[in-house]
Amino acid sequence: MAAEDDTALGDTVERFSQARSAQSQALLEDYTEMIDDLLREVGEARITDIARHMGVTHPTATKAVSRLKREGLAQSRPYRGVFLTEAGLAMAERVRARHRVVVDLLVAVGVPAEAAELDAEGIEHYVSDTTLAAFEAFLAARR
Amino acid sequence: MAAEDDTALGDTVERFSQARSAQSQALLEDYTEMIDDLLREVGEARITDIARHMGVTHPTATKAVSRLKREGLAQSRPYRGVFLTEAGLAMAERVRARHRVVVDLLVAVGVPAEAAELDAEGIEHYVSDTTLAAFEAFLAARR
DNA sequence: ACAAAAGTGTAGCCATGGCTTCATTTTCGC
DNA sequence: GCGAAAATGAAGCCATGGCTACACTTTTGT
Ligand SMILES: [Mn+2]
Ligand SMILES: [Mn+2]
Ligand SMILES: [Mn+2]
Ligand SMILES: [Mn+2]
Repeated sequence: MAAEDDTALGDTVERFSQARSAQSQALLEDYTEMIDDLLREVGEARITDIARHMGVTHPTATKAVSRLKREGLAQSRPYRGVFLTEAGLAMAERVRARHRVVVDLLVAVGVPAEAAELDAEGIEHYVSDTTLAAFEAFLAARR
Repeated sequence: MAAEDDTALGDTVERFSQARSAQSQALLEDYTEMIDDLLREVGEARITDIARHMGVTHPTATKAVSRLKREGLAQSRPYRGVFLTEAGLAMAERVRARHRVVVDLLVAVGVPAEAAELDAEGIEHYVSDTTLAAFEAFLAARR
C-alpha cells in the first residue's frame, strides 16, 4: 500500500486549500469593514478616503469596490459615495466583532497592545468560527 | 487642524501595509517548509510531490520554485529534485518552529486540535517576532 | 530492450491587486 | 459665478498565483 505519512506530511492539502480560500476573502473583509467604519464615523465613504485609509491609490480602491459590488456587498453611484448592502453590513458587523475578539485574545495571552493591533489585521482572516468560539470562551473564563 | 481619528480609524495604513507585506511572504514560507519536510522525510523534493502536498498542479509548483530560486532560497537542476540553500534552510527552520508555537498556543487557549491545525496554516504568517515571543512566554508559564 | 507510465518543462490563458497617466467631473474659495 | 483644486473614472501596465494543454525526458515493468 502507498506509504502514508508519519509526521509533518499529514493531510497538507486541506490545510493549504483552506488557507488559500481564506486569503481570497481577506481583502473583501477589510474593505467592507473600512467602508462601514467610514460610514459610521464620517457619514460617508468616498473612494479617496477609502484609498487613503487602506494605504493604496484611488484606482486600486475603485477596483476593490467594483469587486465588492460584483459580490453584492456594496453599491455606489458615480461621484456619490459607496454604501453597503444588507449582506455588506452583515459582513462588516461579523468582521468587526471577530477583529475585536482577536485583538483581545492576543492581549490576554500577553502580546503588547501595539503588536496585537498590527498582527490582528492579518490573523483575523484565518480565524474559523470554531477558533473564534474558543477565543470567546477563553476570554469569558478569564474575565 | 485636520480632524484626527477618534475611534477605529487610527493608523490604519500601517496596519494594512504590514498585513500586505506579510501576505507576500506567506507562499514562500509554506513552500520552503514543505520542501524541507519532503527532504527530511522522503529524502528528495520532486516537483510532483511538492505540487501534490500543496494541492496545486505541477506547473504552479514549478512557478513557485522559480520564485524561490530567484529569491535565493532554493536550487534545482532539471529532472533532479529541489534543494534549499542556506537561506532556505534557515527560513524552513524558523517557519517550522513558528508554526508549532502557533498550533500549541491555539490548543492552549482551548481551540480543538483539528481547527488549530487548519487555522494555524494561515495565521502563522502574520505572527510577528514580538507576538511569537509572547506566545512562547505564555506557553512556558502554563507548562 | 523497449513500450508504457510517470515526471518535467514550457507556453499561454485568466483573475487579482497593485501601479501610473490622463481625461472628466464635482466641489470649493473667493 | 467662476477658476482652481480635488475627486473620480477609465485605460493600460506589471507581478503573482492559479489553471490547461501539449511536448519532451526519465523511469519502470515486463
Ligand atoms: Mn484584516
Ligand atoms: Mn480588521
Ligand atoms: Mn502557512
Ligand atoms: Mn506552516
